[in-house]
This record gives sequence, structure tokens and C-alpha cells, in this order.
Amino acid sequence: MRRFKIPEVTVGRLSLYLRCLNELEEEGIEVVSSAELGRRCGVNPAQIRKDLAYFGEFGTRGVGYYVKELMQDIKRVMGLNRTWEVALVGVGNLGTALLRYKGFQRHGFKLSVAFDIHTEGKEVPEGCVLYPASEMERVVKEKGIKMAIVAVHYSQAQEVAERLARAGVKGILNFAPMRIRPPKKVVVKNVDMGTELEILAFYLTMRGAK
Amino acid sequence: MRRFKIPEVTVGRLSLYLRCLNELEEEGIEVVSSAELGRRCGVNPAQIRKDLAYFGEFGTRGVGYYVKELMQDIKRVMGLNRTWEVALVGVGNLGTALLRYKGFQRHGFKLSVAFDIHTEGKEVPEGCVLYPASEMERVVKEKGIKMAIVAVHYSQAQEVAERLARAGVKGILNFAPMRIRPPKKVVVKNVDMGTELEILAFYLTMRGAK
DNA sequence: AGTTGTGAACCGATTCACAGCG
DNA sequence: CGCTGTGAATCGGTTCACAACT
Repeated sequence: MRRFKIPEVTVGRLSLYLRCLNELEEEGIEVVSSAELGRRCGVNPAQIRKDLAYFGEFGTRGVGYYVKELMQDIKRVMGLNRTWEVALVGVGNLGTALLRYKGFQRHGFKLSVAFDIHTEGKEVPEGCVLYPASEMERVVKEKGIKMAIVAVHYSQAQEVAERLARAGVKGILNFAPMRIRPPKKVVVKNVDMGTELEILAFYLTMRGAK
Repeated sequence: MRRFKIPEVTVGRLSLYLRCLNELEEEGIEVVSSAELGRRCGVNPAQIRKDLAYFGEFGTRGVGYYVKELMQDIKRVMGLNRTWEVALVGVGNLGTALLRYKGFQRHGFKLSVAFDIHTEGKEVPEGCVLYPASEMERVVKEKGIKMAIVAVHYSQAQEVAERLARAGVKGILNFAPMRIRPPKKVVVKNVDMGTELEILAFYLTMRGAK
């Protein structure tokens, strides 16, 4: 089977498999069955096989999947066999933390430029350049940046998204507590920490905590 | 209909409705139909009515929903008509940003204690007390804290979760890039920023960006 | 007339079960 | 024989359509 509409949950699980395969590789394990991989990452084996089947036939019947090969295959289909330059908009508390967060590099994402209305007194790490927000369109366009993280005040999130879209950005990860409506031809992922805590509160209340 | 198994997506949407109702209230609108609310937050009206029907009958036929009433009802069923004390574990880049993040208070969550292996030289905001990680079980138990945010190195996330569970915590929001397996009787929500970016990378690659 | 609340139909994702292949 | 790849069965959430109600 190949390439029709791939559900987002499937893509999320590919990322999960990648993490798990990393561990297997570190343990020196060379081959893994869908049963074992499923046990390790808490996913039904048939689910794993279906997920992978969207993109091709990566396994060997009677054997399983070769760990290194499968990692490469997943990275390829996910577009992770390269470095993605990412722009950060909003260098406040959260933005600064995200800039310093080492995890992104490890996954091939490089926060190479940052924007804020106020640039004075703001520190950005080595390898990242801070610009005033007014320069956003120009810099993003010039550098050909396609991915951005939005960590501004919620009242500005939608407008920033539109401006990024006009500058050529195709994917936005939004941390502002306000759902951004995707501009034309742009993929938006909203990460809402407030909502996550509220969901927890709900389940705790249901179960009669406190 | 009342109280069986409520899907997590439903709970997430309740949180979304709440945001939207807030805006309506600020605009001075007193009554809203599921059609209008749906238009505003991008959800099918039938979906909204079904979501609410899990918990009771909050609307008035021929009229719609009274904004203030519905807000109170949703807050009540979600357990948000109170303050939740939350413990933060891991006061690094991300943890510090979360401590300073004003959004939590606004939603009734109070980060009143924080833990880290190293406490020297670490600043926490007014109203929050920083303890060495070794004090975690004692403090959490004494204060009766039921909810925690984990922002430690991924290698320690699972262990921290187990310790929190033993101390009486019932809900964990995990920011470490490693899925925590829920300890018995604990609800865990994983927020994985790396995975979110990878999902974006996938869709951008699919659409042939860059 | 207008809008809710809900059974029925629909749709998509998950799991099962087995044929196909190494 | 063992494990993958996949059609069929199942499950659960979404949408439709309308009866119930104000």
C-alpha cells in the first residue's frame, strides 16, 4: 500500500517507533519483530505493521525488521534525514526555554533565528540570531525558512501566523494558548499546556481525587 | 445521558468551549446556540451537543445555552471550580519557564512547590517554594498534592513518576521526551515537543516543501 | 419557529486472523 | 516454522436527521 491520506496518529506513532528503535540500537539489537517492538512501546503489533505498510514493505517475513534499516526508512518517509531550520517567534519565558532546549537539535531541528518585539537585553544561544519582529518577513524569506515555532502572547498568535505564512512558512508549532486557524497551505499544530492540565483535572475529579 | 466512559477528545473540546465562552462573555453575549459556538471554535454543532450530553442537559430548546451558566457547568464537570496545587519536578530551562508562565494561574492551577536535585542559585517566583528532590515524597504527601508536572531529563522521568505516585500524586503532565508508563491509579499526559515538530516535518515533506 | 437532545447512519482507525512468503 | 502484510471484522467517535420541547 502506498501514500494516500495518512492519519496524524500514525505519524505520531512513527516518531514513537523511532525513539524505541534508537534504544534497541543502543542495546545492540539488530532485528526486531513487530511483537517485540509493540511490547516495548505499548502498541498493538498489527497496528505497527499497518502503520509501516502505508509507506512500503520494510520487514522480512519470518524474521522481522532490521533495526538500522527501519530507522533509516522511517526517517526518510518522515523527512528527518536532513536538518530543518526553524524560526522562533516570541523570546519570552517559554521562547527562551525552547531556544535552550537541546532536544530539538538531537532531532535535526535547528532554531537558527528568533524574533521579538523587544530585542534589548535578550540572550540567545550560540548559533542563533535575534532580530526585531519587524524583520520577520524579510529574514524568513531570505533564509527560505519553512518551519516556525510561535510562543507569543495569545492575542498576537493568529496575526504572527498569517505573517509567517506570507513569508513562506509552511508549518507552525503554536504554544500560545489559543488555537491558530491554519492559513492557506500551512500546517499548524497547537500545543496547549493549559488544556492538558485541565484534562488531567477532569480525570482526577472523575476518579474522586481530593 | 450520564457518566460512562468519556473520550479524551471530548474533554479536550470542553476546554476549548470554555475558552470560546470566555470570549463570548467578554463580548457581553449572554446566549449562544450550538451552531454559533460551533462556528466560532470550528466544531460541528451536533458534536458540541453530544459532548455536553455526556454530563447533562444544559441547554434550552428553541433558545440555546446561557453563556455564564454553561461556563459554570463545564467548570464543574471538569473539576475547575477550585484551585489545584501542582508540584513541578525539574527546574531547568523548561521547568523555569513553566514556573513563570502566567497561563496556569489563570486556569486555576498553582505551582506551589518545585523540586530539583540542585537547588543552589535557582530562582523560583513568589508563592512557590523550592526543595531538593530528596524531599519530594515528604512535601508532596504533607501538602496533599495530587497533580505534578515533570520536566526532568528523560532518563529520570519514569522513576520520578513512580516516586510521585507513591507520594499520592494522581495526575502527571510529562514534558520529558520519553513516554511515561502510567503507574497504577495515575493518569499521565505526555507532551512531546520533539514529536510535534517531527509530525510537522512529515506533512511538509509530503507536500513537497523545500 | 427555533434549537436542543439523541437514535441511526456513517466513517475512520484499530484489531483480528490468516494467507503469503522468506 | 515464524513473522509480515493485508482483507475482514470490530470498535468508537462523528455527523445526520428528526422528534421533543420551549
